[in-house]
Amino acid sequence: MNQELNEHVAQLVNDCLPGNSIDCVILGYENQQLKILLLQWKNKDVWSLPGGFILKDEDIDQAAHRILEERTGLKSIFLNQFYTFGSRERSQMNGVIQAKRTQEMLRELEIDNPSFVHWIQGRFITTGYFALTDIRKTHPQPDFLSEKCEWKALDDLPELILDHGQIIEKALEHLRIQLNYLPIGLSLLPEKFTMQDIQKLYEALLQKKLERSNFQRKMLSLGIFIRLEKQLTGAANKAPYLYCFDKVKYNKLVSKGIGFSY
Amino acid sequence: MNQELNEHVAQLVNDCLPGNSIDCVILGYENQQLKILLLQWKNKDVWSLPGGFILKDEDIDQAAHRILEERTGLKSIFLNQFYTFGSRERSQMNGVIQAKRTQEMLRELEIDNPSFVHWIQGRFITTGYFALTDIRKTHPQPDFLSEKCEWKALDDLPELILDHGQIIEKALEHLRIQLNYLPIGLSLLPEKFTMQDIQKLYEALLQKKLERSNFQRKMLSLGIFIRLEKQLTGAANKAPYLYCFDKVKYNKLVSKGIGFSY
DNA sequence: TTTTTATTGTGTCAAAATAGTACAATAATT
DNA sequence: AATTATTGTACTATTTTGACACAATAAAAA
Repeated sequence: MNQELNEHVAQLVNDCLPGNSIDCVILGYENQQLKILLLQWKNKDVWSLPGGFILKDEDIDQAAHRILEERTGLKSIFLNQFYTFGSRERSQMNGVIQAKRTQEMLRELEIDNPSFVHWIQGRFITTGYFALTDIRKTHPQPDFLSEKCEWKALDDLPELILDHGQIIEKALEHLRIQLNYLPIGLSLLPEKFTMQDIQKLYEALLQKKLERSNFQRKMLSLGIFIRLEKQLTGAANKAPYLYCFDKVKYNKLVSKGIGFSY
Repeated sequence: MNQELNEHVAQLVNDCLPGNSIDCVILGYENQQLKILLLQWKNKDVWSLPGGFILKDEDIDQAAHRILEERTGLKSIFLNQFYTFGSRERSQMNGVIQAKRTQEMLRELEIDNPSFVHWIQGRFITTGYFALTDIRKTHPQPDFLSEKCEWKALDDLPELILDHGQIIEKALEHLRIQLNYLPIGLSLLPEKFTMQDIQKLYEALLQKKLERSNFQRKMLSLGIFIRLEKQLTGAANKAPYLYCFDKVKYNKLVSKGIGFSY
């Protein structure tokens, strides 16, 4: 019996709201691919979103930040609440299988605190938060419950617990809608980037090709970029300019919104 | 001591999830005004959104529909989840006042079931749903807890409990954003309407004047309307055409979305 | 009957935005 | 010096938008 772990989970039952949880959909962008931050359970080939529980005297927004940091090491991330999942079946997706899997996990982790076992097997309503971040700036660390904490390509996801696949889908849906009235990119791109970089990002998010010269014109016309030096990559072609965001103008634009269509 | 009421609330504690609630923002449109459906507490000049609690084996979406019907008589309404409010202070807005008010209400309603009193005074996380509806088609009925169930003009709201004012604000924010990619109106307008009717609705939602002829051109170009007979109102001016929605084309457009800007 | 009134349907026209294409410039290779 | 791939920008045609004009018209007033 794992003493430390059993004490930890006993505390969860004591300090957290029963029946409510938080799950975070953290998206990043690397090698022209959208990726998502997932945790692998110890000794299991099963993955989940970084999630957790809400302390009894904690705002749910605070809880989301704390949970993300505790489980992945990421902090100071702008999290955006997008939906609350409260279907009766979400805790028992695919019938018995989920309950069985939970029991297996508890056994393997040697958790047998009875009040926790009862608590965790009850119904949970989870609130989803999402964030966009630059993968190169993050150094995800798995927590003590997890084997790994890794970026996984969105188009090649591993097996996920519960309804986490649907939660990811819903987050992406919200993100695509947001693209129409917010210029995103500041949080997903590195400090300096080319217009091709940002175009590839939009293409990945919208899942369609955009016309290069028109995209550039439209982007630059937002007036939120500062042109820097050229990027000499060593390729046999004209070198593109690097840009960075003009954060003052960027924030001004975000606060008033844009009517953008592709 | 009110026996019936005390039995009812005892059942709530027994059958519902602790700490979770639902609140509905039901918007309607009448006399060129946006209105919202509110309940007045018995013997109190205090109003609240129609809200309630989630049964232990009920999806939250189901719960929203059930609660709305139980508290206002409205059914078959398309409800849209928009946000979950989980700040620590929402149950104790303005400090002691809220707790005091709750106690007063319980006393006046002669509710003294101790487990309920404890339950209701705890922290609640509430999920907001909103809907648009045609006021003329509704016949709101107050439930046994309420004195009245009435449509109130949005720009002249009575005093509301808890953070219900903020919940309404957030719902309107979501609605205005939705206007950019969904054609609203099918649910808010009567069967037949003039272009002026729909323009006034948009003006109320967006809180700004729109140019008449350009608005009509843009609306009609969506191709989701069927032109009907003229509306002879008896006014000393040219009679406008009536329109109705072409529901097939309307649904087709909703599912693909529009990039609309005003 | 004629005139007046308010509002509608439609047209115009300039300005702005968009889509599609073209092409010279250019960093590195051959 | 020629070749290659990609960039920055220009050009044009088309569509969309904003602002306004105006005849048509249902009913009231004269």
